[in-house]
Amino acid sequence: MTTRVTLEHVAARASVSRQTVSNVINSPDIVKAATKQRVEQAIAELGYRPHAAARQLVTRRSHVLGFAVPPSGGGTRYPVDSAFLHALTEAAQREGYRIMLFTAGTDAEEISEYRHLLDGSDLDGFVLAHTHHGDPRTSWLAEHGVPFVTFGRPWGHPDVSHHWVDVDGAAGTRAAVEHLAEAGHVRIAFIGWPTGSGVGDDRRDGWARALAERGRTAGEIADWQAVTLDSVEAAAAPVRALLERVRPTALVCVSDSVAVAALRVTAQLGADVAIVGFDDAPVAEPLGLSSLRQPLAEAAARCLDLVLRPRAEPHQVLLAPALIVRASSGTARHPLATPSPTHESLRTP
Amino acid sequence: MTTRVTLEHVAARASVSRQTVSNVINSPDIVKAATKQRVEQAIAELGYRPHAAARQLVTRRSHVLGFAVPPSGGGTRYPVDSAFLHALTEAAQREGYRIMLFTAGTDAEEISEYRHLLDGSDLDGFVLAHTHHGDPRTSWLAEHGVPFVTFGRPWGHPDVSHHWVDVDGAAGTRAAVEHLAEAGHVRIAFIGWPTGSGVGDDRRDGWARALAERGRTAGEIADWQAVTLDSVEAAAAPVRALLERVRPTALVCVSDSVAVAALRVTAQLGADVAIVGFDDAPVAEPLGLSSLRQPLAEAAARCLDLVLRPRAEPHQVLLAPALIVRASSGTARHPLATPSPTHESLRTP
DNA sequence: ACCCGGACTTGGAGCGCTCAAATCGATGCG
DNA sequence: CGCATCGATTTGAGCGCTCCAAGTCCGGGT
Repeated sequence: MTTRVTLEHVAARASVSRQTVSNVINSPDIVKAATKQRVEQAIAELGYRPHAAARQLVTRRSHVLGFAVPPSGGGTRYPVDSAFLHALTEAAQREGYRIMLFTAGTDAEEISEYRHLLDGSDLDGFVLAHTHHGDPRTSWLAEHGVPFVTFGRPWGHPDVSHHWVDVDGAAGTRAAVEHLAEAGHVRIAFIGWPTGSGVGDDRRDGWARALAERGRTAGEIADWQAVTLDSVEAAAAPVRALLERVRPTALVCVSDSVAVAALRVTAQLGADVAIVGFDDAPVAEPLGLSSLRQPLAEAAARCLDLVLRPRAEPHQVLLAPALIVRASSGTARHPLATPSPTHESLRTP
Repeated sequence: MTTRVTLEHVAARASVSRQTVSNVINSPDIVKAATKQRVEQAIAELGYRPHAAARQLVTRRSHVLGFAVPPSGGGTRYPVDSAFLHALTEAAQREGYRIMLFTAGTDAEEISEYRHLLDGSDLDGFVLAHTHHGDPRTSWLAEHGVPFVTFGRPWGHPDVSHHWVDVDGAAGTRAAVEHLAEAGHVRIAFIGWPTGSGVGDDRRDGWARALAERGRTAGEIADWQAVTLDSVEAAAAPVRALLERVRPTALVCVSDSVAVAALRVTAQLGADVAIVGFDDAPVAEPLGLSSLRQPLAEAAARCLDLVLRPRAEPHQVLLAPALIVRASSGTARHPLATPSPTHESLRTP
């Protein structure tokens, strides 16, 4: 076990004091250029690397951010989360930060973990992924002056003000409608989730407003939609009913699960209906399903920026998803009966 | 900003010395019961929590394990990885450890990150997820005496000996064959990846041996298979060719991507072929695809055990996947044309 | 020649904890 | 009764770093 290289060693080698070496690392601009270079050379020669714990002990900052992952039981939203987490890790690393993972079954447990992580490990902040109605976590963090940002809006609490980053669902469905309208579609229906979920309502609104702008009456808009739970099985019947009742030529779906159901039903009926899903789940590509892809890398970078750079005022960032056009809304319909194209085209609304 | 509660505060409150409090926490059995209780009460009253960095500074252990996530570009294996990571986080937390994430584009970069994390943050060990031929990471870690375990065998290096945990692909495909044979199938074909990938070869072997045990000749076994790259598009043609050449009544697929292609092709041809995939990707459930599910929670727990509890000899753990039977290999065939059943049956080989 | 101020550098103190060694009683035994 | 023994607890030192207050150096104004 070779002994650790410390500041002192570097200082001796460069014939300067401990503190000067520290300055070269932490505030390079206050050190004279010649000295700085000598120190840097010594650092390189000795392979010196500062010891995070020692620094943390005095500065109380760890350069680590916490991210809670849901317990392994749940979650159809895995794919989105995991891509976000990857992007977040990359963005953090680029800025000299790390992501530390933890889990909690309930909000209360999660808050208790915050305590531990804050007191025991001096975490510099948190990124929260699943905000929900009446979320006690954000208020706890705010009260305790802990920097944090949520990926997801504080639905139902427009007055709550903290940093958040989210993807603009309405802009996404609106882009879907525009894309379909360009292709000549008029009867563009929507399959959504039951009213009350922020994400679902937002996505519906985008579709509805886009239709209104195109001259559809309120009656038509109210008529051309249906709701379903978010699973392929549950969605089949509502989709079928909507198709028969409204006879749309195109369908915007609140999620890829619903879109997969729609794909299946239209294939069964032999109906020629264009379909667009949402989230660009891994299913979408192999099935040739057009879908709206969330810009997760950018979302992660913005989250990081908001949590690291303190701001007086709460900031909100809304990002537009990108429409990925595939066979399900292109010229070759019946995606289940034909191989999907090997290339995809990408549009940003 | 309220001042931090330290050992000293607790010590004063319990009228003992600093060190005694430390002993209560780290080696409770050497402290007299009465004293211990007094100290524990003081800890509770003050809400004391030890400061990890201070401890780390002297012990050189952080109670943190590193896990590398691939850069966000890649990865069809996301779903598996992410579920594993969740399970790993949970298992670690149960034992008082945390998982710290980092990324690296290349093996060399990853090794350089090991250096940083080891020198700067005293990580206690690493869990590696994507082992591959000639992997320089494992030898680097071994040479430097760093505890680690891989989730995945050191394919092609049977002599390499380190801790690893893996899922038994051969046992999985064998179980698939047994399941299909029970249902009366005899002509059970296999679609695999090109020879040379450890995982793919392993899965093929299980199928081949199970067929041999059932009296199939070497010639038949050689004949009843095809290879393809791992994507739904690429697999369509080979699947179709195999179906026409061999006319199997059942198909074991090396992955769910390939199985999805098979599902699509058989639906097009109207062929009645039972299909089993591998990995139980999110696609499988909505499509009613039977598949082999990896026991990721157990894999994570075993990885943790191996990396935390030092052992003289390298240990290897091989876990059997569970066969999830759905419509694609059940009585109701044509899964793309019918809703999948709402329940699934589970078998462990 | 002198002093002054800004740029740069230095040493001491201490973050909260654990390790090693020392201390303190209480006990056992010749 | 004295001394070694042992368990329980305390004390001193120091982990590697940054903060802070106190230097040192140098050039320019008078």
